[in-house]
Amino acid sequence: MRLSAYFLPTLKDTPTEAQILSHRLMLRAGMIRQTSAGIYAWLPLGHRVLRKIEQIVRSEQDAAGAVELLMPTVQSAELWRASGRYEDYGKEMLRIRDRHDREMLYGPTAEEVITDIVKGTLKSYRDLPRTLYNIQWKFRDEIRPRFGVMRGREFLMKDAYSFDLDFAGAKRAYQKMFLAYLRTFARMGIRAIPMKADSGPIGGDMSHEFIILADTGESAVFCDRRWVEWDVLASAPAYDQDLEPFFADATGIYAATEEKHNPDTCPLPAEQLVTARGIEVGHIFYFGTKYSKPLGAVVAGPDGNPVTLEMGSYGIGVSRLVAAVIEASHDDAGIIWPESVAPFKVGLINLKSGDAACDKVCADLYDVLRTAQVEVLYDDREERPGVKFADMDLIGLPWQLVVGPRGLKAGTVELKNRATGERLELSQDSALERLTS
RNA sequence: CGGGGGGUAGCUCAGCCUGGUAGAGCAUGGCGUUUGGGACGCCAGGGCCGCAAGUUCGAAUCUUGUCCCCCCGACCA
Repeated sequence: MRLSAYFLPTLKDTPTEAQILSHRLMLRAGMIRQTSAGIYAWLPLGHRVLRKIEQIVRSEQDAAGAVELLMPTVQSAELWRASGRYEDYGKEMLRIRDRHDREMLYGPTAEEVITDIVKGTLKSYRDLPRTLYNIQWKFRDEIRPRFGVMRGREFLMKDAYSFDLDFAGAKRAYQKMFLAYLRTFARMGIRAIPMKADSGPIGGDMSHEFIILADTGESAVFCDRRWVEWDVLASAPAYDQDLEPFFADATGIYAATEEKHNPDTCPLPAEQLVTARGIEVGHIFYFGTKYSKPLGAVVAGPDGNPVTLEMGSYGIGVSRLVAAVIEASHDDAGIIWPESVAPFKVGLINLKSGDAACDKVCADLYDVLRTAQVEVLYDDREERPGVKFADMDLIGLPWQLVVGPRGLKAGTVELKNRATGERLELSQDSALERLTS
């Protein structure tokens, strides 16, 4: 993409409404624009990151055997009356009336809808187990939205729902998602720690929050130092293996949110305890027959008798993750994207647009990179070098390929690693080789 | 929802107390000088001072109402 033809409204000043770092950086990097309190438009750069994160979530859900579908944002109040949550959910639910004065709502979650879909379709124990998921916009009318997309009212969420015949099956489904979550977050370059959690208004009794450590996190968390050092992907089993030992190991390492942590009964010696702040990026629940029972979701069991489905639900805050990754990865100059979620892999900087030699070399590099399927943002604007460097650092692409008259005289281009700051003077070919290998 | 702060140019803000021709910096357009880490000079464009009513000869400024935004608290993927 040529920057001169892109839409990247970066800001030099920090808009006053933004308080936390990720919000400021997202606004300054031209990723989002607020349209109402807690509601945001995703500008091209932010949209690319959102899609990258969504795709990682999707591919790991698929790998774990979950099946994707897409449910509506607007739901009928009728279903929620049946589960008893229409009243329980209170003012956090955005209620709408259609032209016939029917009561509708903008879905804050989808347990009712999915259960209703499934109940006429999963008929026999032979149809189980099943885990279905969708990635869809949700709306919760928070009393006070804040922190940008970290705590918006409208947010993109992956929500999965498991259906099993019995507790043993439900537990296995739960463990699969537990593993899928650890893998998903690790693939985004962040470390999410599963912590025992309250089940909240959604209900249930087996529940973990996945929390990433960041200085600007919303709540205090406490965990065993081992969590910070553990390479999850190295020790993780495959999804079709027995997950019980891994699950037992992982849940055996201490980790607790502020509400669950008691300094007096904490089993860890002080030097082993990490005290930090955390951001919740995922939450998994087992809740048994809470929705299947009132909504009548039953299948025929092996003996022919009806069995009420055992369910769990599993959420990941996709849009929140964009901000969470930034909270976990930035410096004074701006964002530092992990390569897996970066909007582009390479920023190609032409230090002297209009200079024949610079233009030619940049055009060549740009073509080669694109042909090699490397995502590249080419800053071909007629701006001063300082502006280009500052913008590129701000938007945080993992690699900067800098082409200027000084280097070309010596036959080199400069390759800068955004994360480490390391700069290498290389020939065009060896720079390309590093970026395309 | 309780408590606090705020809406003036695209962005950051001054002006309001004490009513009298609407300002600065940055950004934008033009010209010139610059050109490896957010350049400099000159010129130009850009505003229903959130909206409505009131007080007044006269309102960005005072009064009332209303909408919106931000912060603190309870609530949360």
